[in-house]
Amino acid sequence: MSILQNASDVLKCFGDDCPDLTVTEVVRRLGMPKANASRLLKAMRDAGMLETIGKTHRHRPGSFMLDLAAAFRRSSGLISLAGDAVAEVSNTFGHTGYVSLRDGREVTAVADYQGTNALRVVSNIGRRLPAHLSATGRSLLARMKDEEVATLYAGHPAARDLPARLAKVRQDGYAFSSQETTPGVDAIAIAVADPGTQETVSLCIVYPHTLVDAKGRSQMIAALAEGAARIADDLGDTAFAPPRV
Amino acid sequence: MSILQNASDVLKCFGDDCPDLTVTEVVRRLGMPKANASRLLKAMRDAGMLETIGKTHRHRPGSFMLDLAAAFRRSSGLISLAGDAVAEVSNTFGHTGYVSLRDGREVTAVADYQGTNALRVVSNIGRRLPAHLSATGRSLLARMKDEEVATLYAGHPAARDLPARLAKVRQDGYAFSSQETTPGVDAIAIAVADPGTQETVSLCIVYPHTLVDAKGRSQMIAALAEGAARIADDLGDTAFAPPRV
DNA sequence: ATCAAGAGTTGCAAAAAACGGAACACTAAT
DNA sequence: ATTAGTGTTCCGTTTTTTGCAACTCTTGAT
Repeated sequence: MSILQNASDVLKCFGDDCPDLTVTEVVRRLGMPKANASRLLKAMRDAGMLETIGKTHRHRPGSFMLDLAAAFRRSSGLISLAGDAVAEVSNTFGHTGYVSLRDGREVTAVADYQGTNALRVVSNIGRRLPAHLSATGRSLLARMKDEEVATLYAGHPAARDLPARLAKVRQDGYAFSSQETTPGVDAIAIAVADPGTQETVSLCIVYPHTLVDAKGRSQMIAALAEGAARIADDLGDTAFAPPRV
Repeated sequence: MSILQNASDVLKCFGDDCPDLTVTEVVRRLGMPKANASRLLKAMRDAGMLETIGKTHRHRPGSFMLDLAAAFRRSSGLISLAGDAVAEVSNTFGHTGYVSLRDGREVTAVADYQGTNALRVVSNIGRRLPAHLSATGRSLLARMKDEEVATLYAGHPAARDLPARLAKVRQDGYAFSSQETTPGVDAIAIAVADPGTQETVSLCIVYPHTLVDAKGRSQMIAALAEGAARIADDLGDTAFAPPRV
């Protein structure tokens, strides 16, 4: 087992709600010998991948890791385009918007745009959500073939309902969730792909359920769809299907 | 030389305006044998630290690296508080705001808040700036002892002017720059520290030069100072000195 | 003051890597 | 067909990494 894999595993610990790590925490989470964990963290510190918080034994990602997220966004033209489109919709309607991508059965936000309304959904970037339980996730799953989804969710309790839900997303041209992940919060999501790089991202708007009626929702779907359609057109995403009006 | 150090060096390449890397680019930048670079990138791919873009040979940071930036922010109470304060000022005045920290002679933004004005400075998160050439950087340097600054800038051309400039920042209680890094853009920055963790961050507002007169500037300084003072008070940052009114 | 428990660090020999060099594919352009 | 540019694979050698156990340091209870 390469030390890179171990270092990677340590970094991944930060992914799930874990703001900092100690030697023993690493031992518990990854089940490696204590001596090993100690030396691993030291090596990662020396390399700048980790830094200690103050003078304690708690570790967090090194500060240069901050730049990586930015580099990731820059590396993908699709993400930039999607970000611009979402920002526009977010500013028009005052609600918070996201750009997300799927990683296995989870989705992560790669960019967020805070709404301007007094009552708005506070963005929670970096939080991973189950793909099948969010509008964003379903919009992305709906872009996969049914067989691929079946393989991905083999043995998963959600495997039964999923095909029908995704079929609806494909038919509507957008994914919708009402108070599903968070009480009082609705979400609209539309996915676009870049045939050149095989990437797929989801454009998503989240808003307080009580603040938007059916008409407002249609307007936002239309605005989001327009942005997505422009991107699909630019990149040649022929599989993109705009919502029916 | 540990492979972690090499991996770290590869990741750091993404820091400076480099959105993706190939084997030969790594060879050129880090001067390592080609065979080595090839195996290093492969190992990093296997560990998930890198991923290829589409089916090309270009590499970018692995998608889970996105979570690290979020974890970093979560790990620091100071950054969260500073973010809230900057967001408030940003929303009030409509100008873009940042929270930044210093790393050697450079500063990086860890969080950004897009302004809402039609004419606003577009945030450029992840871009590293020379500390001595930005308001943000000088606000942070001003919190260091003069000897520390002298050590940090030993042999640097800026070492001569810096003490005087920092003295002014300390006296004013805020740092200011007018069209320094970017033509047409002014910036106001105030630094706060957490005595518990020894961290120091800078709260910064950037705005189009032509849009704000002396009065508006005073208002923003006051608003930023109020947010900073609240944080300093909460955390017991006794060295914090609010601007004179 | 003493002891015990928990956390973190350090020798040691065995095992598993990473290393540099050179040869080998593959592609694109001349 | 040739050349230049890129990326991968195969050697033996050198260097890390690993797991174990012993060791330090702090904390808190007796």
